[in-house]
Amino acid sequence: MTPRIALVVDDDEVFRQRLSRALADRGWVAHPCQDGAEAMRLAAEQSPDLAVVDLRLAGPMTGLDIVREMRMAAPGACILMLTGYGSIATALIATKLGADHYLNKPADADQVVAAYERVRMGVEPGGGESHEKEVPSLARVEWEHIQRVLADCDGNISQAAKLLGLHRRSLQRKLLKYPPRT
Amino acid sequence: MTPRIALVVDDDEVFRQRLSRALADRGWVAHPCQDGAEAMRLAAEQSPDLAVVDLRLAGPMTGLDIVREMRMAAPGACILMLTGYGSIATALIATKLGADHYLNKPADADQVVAAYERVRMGVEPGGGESHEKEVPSLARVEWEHIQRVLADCDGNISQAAKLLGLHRRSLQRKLLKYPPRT
DNA sequence: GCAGGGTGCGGCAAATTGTCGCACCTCGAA
DNA sequence: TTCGAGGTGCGACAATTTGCCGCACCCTGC
Repeated sequence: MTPRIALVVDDDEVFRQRLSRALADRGWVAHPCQDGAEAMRLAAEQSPDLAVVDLRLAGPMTGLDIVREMRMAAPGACILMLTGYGSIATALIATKLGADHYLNKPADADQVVAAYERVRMGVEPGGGESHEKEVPSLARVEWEHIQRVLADCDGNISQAAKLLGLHRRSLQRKLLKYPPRT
Repeated sequence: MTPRIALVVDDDEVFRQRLSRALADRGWVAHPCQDGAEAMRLAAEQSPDLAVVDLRLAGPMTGLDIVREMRMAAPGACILMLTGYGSIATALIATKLGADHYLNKPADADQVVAAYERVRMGVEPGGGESHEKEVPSLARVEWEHIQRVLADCDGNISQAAKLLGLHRRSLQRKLLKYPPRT
């Protein structure tokens, strides 16, 4: 079959390239896009099957803007929204604007592809998981939040500590301690 | 004006009564419902303006089932989905089935009313506010998670502490300390 | 009446934080 | 090239916060 086409819209150079390459490794034709304009142009040209859009983008268009227009430009595409912090409000808005699904930022290609497959299959993600039995431990929740914020600050520990409301030294120590942990 | 009518669907007796009373205090006519059947019956009879539905319900119908049918039975109602743990996947499914908004379980009447107002005002997709600047502090994330788990354990401190992975005494102390905080 | 669970709380040693300070590094502006 | 403004590790120490008993109740069901 002809390879499927994907658009990766993210202003983070590293992430964009990494995800694009990972998709390529999985047989996709991946087009990295840096901003809204480029994304819309490619969307019109390529008729992609999938579009991965970061919510927070530098430039005139936000991820939500792109989702909205992408829905027009490439009606058949599966649009995946992507951002940090499990912001439910954002996810809701995104889907109302036409995104098919939503992923948290530290998302790898497998998750993206999995989400794509699910959307294509028309499977409501986790339909049966109504019995949420697992309760993440406090430590786990803390760790994940730290990771998100840290990623959001591009690894800037000082800034992250400030945002998290704890001392830089403490953040350093937490980072030294947890990494090996599960 | 005539009071607005609300349906509170939750199998947790305590929560259901509490929220119903709180809504009543705010001038609503609140009907507590224990299960799907009762909810659907009341929905047909009362034409509620608002329905607050817990996702996890005992009985044959899940919250998602109720949302779906409620949308039919009371097309004009504002449907708020409600559950513990900010499960984005669940929230997305709920909105696809017709829920207007989603709230995390330890939700008080003010939040419910606020959500109702917002939905009625059509505040949602209003493009502009892409903000996403706020980063919840570590303490806040911790606190919210504790509240969710605790609610999930029906206030059982010992059990909650075990699930959270910390000592019962520590949980007690945290609870004694934070409450006043916002 | 008693065993089993749960809840407060006192106390203490052990672990974690909050703070300072200091020695680099790196990157723009001067 | 030199400076100065941030950033990053890390050592040291006091201030807090945990982890961990123990004990005194309370309910609840057998």
